[in-house]
Amino acid sequence: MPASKIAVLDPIACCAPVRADVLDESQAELLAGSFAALSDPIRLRLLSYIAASGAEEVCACNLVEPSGRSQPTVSHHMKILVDAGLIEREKRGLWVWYRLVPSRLDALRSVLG
Amino acid sequence: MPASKIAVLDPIACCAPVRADVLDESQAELLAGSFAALSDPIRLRLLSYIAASGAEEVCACNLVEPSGRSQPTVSHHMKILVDAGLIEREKRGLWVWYRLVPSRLDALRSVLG
DNA sequence: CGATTACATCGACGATTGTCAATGTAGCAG
DNA sequence: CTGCTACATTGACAATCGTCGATGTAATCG
Repeated sequence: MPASKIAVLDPIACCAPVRADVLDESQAELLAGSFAALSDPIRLRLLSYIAASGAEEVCACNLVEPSGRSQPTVSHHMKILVDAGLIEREKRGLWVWYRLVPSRLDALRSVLG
Repeated sequence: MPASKIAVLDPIACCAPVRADVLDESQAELLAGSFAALSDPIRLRLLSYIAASGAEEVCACNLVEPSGRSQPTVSHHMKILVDAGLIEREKRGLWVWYRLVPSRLDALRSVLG
């Protein structure tokens, strides 16, 4: 919108172009990836299940049945959460244990404030 | 995992099934939708642009150029943000103005805590 | 060793997503 | 009315996503 137009169309004027500190592309890409990990209801419920468990660790074998999805599907979703850094994975013996990463969740939360 | 197996495999035991208050499906669906709106870098930058503008409203005409996307694409993304309740839309004359909805952002933030 | 268990990876499928050019629509100017 | 402007909608496309059955892998048991 050219400046001449702004003057003409006042007082319902638009468009003094906004000066701002906007997220740069790489920051936005990173954050969007984190939020994408939270953008599936199954993943939210898996996270919630761990958070609400009271324990600091939850065994993968306890995540399949309440999620109502197949074992490969749950494994897939957990990998997405781990790759996003929201959850840590540790294998002990035959079992795999998952823990929240509170610092990562805090970081996301602070972005929304 | 049957209980008999747990006993056998101790002390690296797994699987006392976790008791928890987990997000129910409809809550998870709703939240996932909100996070999905934040899962695209362009949308994060659009939001950030409004937040960082200093003004409480930003004209749509100021969002196209800095986003580096076409006008229809920006319109599409803004609609997604509005539908998610993160942004409010108001048309005045030829122009459309967007405002953040802080209460909605607060709600999302509180979910991560 | 072979059998079993817990989980990951692969391959395929339909569904959703981001994108833009083309077109539609509503409001303003003359 | 006619033309112009700001934005929305449509239609098409490639790309990504969620899902599951089948299969692979690593660790334990006997």
